[in-house]
Amino acid sequence: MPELPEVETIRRQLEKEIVGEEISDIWYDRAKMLKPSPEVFITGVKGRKISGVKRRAKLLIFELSNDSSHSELVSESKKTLKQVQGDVNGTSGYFVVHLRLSGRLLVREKKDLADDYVHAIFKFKSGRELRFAEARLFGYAQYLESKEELGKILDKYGPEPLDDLDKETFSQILKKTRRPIKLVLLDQEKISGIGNIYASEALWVAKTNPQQPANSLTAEQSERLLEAIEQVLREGLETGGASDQWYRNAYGEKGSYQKHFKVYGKAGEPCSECGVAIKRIELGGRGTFFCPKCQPH
DNA sequence: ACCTAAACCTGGGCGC
DNA sequence: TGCGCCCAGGTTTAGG
Repeated sequence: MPELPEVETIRRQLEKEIVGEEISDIWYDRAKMLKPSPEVFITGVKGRKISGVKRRAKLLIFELSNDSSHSELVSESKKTLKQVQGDVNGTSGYFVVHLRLSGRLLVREKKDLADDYVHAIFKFKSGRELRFAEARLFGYAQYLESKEELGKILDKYGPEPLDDLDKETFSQILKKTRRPIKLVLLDQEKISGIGNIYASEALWVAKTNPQQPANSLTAEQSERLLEAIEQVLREGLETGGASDQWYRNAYGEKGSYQKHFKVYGKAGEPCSECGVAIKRIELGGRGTFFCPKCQPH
């Protein structure tokens, strides 16, 4: 489900709602969802405050800080160690969350009704909680004790299409491979944050065939495609993301970008531009939708 | 470097 | 109702 616009929508809401909250307890019933292990995760996170919520690619990054009640719980030697490892701004540890295909992060009050598919709950001292729901159990939360450990994970990702990616960089990336353009858009090491929906939609806007070898795009095509990517991601953000099936924001609400789909999931339906039936093919094992007339090979 | 298939899992939709 | 099948927003790994 969640690609850049969906993850960023959740990030903005979490930043507003839970920065400053202190994690007093963690409940879970799926050990695999807390990495490297529930024990390490809980030891690292419990008693700390959330000092920031960031995003890189489709990953949410929760920054943790120590506070007095946590310090009382640990030994003097351990406290000193933590202080040495902490950043200048007091950050000491992180956890990242990947929602994969069906993950949800929901901000709730303890007394609120139960949500479906919840497998972990971060309980805050204030009485509020962050519920991690996952229908397919692919998503995870991972504790990272230092900036270096976090860096090892983040360094693998390619540039952010709405921040880091200028047309020269983009065209250089495309020139390096003759793989189908859609697979390059999906490759997180090349460009981060684009998934199956926005790749299909951007290619339709740019009138480019998903199978075209990346290194065969003209300068004009490459420029048009980057603009299309920025356009569909911004539109996704403005409409609160795409709730094709599982996606909900941090308040449990659907987004509405699915109402703007031009090709995704529309096999057999007429293209809004030319009326020709949208086609579905497989590329890299993923469903791929395009208009054979507007996006000729 | 590239490709494919399978794996990780559950659940919704559809045809019969 | 129920069963079998296909499909699903992501990523990793094994094997060719």
